[in-house]
Amino acid sequence: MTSAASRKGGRARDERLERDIPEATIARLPVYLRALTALSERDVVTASSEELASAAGVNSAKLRKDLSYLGTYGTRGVGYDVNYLRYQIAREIGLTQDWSVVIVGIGNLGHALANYAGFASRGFQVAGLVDNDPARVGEKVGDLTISSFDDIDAIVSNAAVSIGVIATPASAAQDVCDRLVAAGVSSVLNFAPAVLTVPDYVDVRKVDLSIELQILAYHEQRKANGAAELRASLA
Amino acid sequence: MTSAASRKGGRARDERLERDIPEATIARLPVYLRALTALSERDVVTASSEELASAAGVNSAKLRKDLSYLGTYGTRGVGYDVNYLRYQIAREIGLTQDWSVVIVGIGNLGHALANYAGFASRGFQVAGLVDNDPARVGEKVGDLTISSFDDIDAIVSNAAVSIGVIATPASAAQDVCDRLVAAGVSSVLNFAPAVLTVPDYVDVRKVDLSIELQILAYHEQRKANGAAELRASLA
DNA sequence: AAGAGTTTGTGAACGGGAGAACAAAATCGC
DNA sequence: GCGATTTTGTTCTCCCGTTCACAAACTCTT
Ligand SMILES: NC(=O)c1ccc[n+]([C@@H]2O[C@H](COP(=O)([O-])OP(=O)(O)OC[C@H]3O[C@@H](n4cnc5c(N)ncnc54)[C@H](O)[C@@H]3O)[C@@H](O)[C@H]2O)c1
Ligand SMILES: NC(=O)c1ccc[n+]([C@@H]2O[C@H](COP(=O)([O-])OP(=O)(O)OC[C@H]3O[C@@H](n4cnc5c(N)ncnc54)[C@H](O)[C@@H]3O)[C@@H](O)[C@H]2O)c1
Repeated sequence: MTSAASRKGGRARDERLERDIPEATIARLPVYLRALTALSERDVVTASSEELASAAGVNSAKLRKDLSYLGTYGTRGVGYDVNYLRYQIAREIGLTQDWSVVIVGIGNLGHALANYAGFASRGFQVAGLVDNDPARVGEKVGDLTISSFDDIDAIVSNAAVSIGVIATPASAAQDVCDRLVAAGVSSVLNFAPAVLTVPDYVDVRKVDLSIELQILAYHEQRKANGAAELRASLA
Repeated sequence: MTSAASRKGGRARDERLERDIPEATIARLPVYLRALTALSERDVVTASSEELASAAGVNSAKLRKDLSYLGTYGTRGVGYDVNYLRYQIAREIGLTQDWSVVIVGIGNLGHALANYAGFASRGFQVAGLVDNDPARVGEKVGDLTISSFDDIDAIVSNAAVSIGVIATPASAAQDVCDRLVAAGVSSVLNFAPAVLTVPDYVDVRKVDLSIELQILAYHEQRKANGAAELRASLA
């Protein structure tokens, strides 16, 4: 009873759709993609798992195992064809199509995000900027104009937005999230320091500067304590 | 042979310094801290692991196990004293002292970070803003003035900066990182989409918007495929 | 054509973290 | 004072992810 044999439906499908790619692997694929793009720009044609792994900052065994979930795209004794692998990873992640995003909360951070060129270059189109401050509505940011929060349903359905970015204060985050979900968004990237509750089918990822700093602080403290202990033991 | 008995040195130390707190736990402590602060502001005196866990968005068993690494700060049948636990977590993370940070690269993102109030409120002091663009040096951002990149050594040593934030383009990130480390920084928070190489004693954490979006895109694609398959099987 | 040299793909061992479950410890009611 | 109730702290089991190690598969040289 292999997983291929027990596939539901019985519809013939020899494509590699028997996917159960581990979440940890998914999170690394974009890193590999970036490394491949850099190699491609330097006109490198093939790369070994060792070279790729070093460019991506991971162990080569891990990289090979990660890639093996996608298929057997390498050639033993040779390595991986840079452009071919790049295309396969992009396709797997879903970057062969464009994705529309809407940014909610155009304050300090929202402005930076709206001006960020790295969005479009990776296939993410900013389809709308939304803020509930009447003083902000109408303001131009780059090519876009800030819309009222009430326009969110129209923006989401017109542009087929599936990803919402929340850059409002934490106190507004859950409300904004609910409205986004009601409008049809099914993925949320949250910059506000708040825990969001969403229906099962909605994915949420958070970016939390404050948590990152606190983790660094913890390790700094440990290093400092270790150094202090060392000094004490030498005294 | 308990871990307490085998502690190195033999120096009596009944404080709970037998720490080997799992990294996954460390990453959640700031979330608990935030939940506790919110409860404290609502004058809640005690909270059960169930209540805390729900506020933090985790499983209560996981929360209890996490807290047990710090010590036995709860009371069976009652719960946790909010303020007491808050202090203990803050102490464990190292937030009872202030930390100085320097931000390098004051462009779109750097400006947002420099203006961010959430820094100081959690005990992180921005000790300096640095940019290598001569046109930017001297510009005021909030209370601070942008310094030249050459001043970095002075800033780091004068303010005892241990944490550096990199918000430059990816192409400059490794150079900037090297300079930060040379100046004495031992923790780095990197916003640039680049893999950084550092000595062992330096901690690096990265915040990568593009990766987060790509992970969301992958799941969006899967959801879309699943829906398509469902429609096909019904047809 | 065959042997030497490379490098992939994967089986297997290992380690760490998640969650269920429960005994221990505290409070409360009477 | 004691049983009922609540809730913690911890043990145990399971699962996921990492890493090692090596056979299989490919190229290159002679
Ligand atoms: N600025 C940073 O560098 C930074 C860093 C990390 C995290 N954050 C977090 O990102 C979020 C935004 O930070 P910021 O500095 O840009 O804050 P900000 O106050 O500058 O901007 C918030 C914006 O959200 C808008 N807003 C408020 N409620 C809204 C609602 N219900 N609907 C739509 N828009 C609404 C406000 O009008 C404002 O324009 C905060 O949660 C903050 O904690 C910011
Ligand atoms: N803007 C965003 O919302 C956003 C989001 C995610 C990631 N990022 C990443 O953050 C980084 C900064 O983005 P940005 O939009 O602020 O870019 P930016 O071009 O607006 O700012 C970069 C700044 O870094 C300075 N700089 C360049 N080289 C330097 C050096 N060697 N030393 C010191 N300063 C130097 C430049 O003078 C400029 O002021 C980029 O790597 C970008 O990919 C930005």
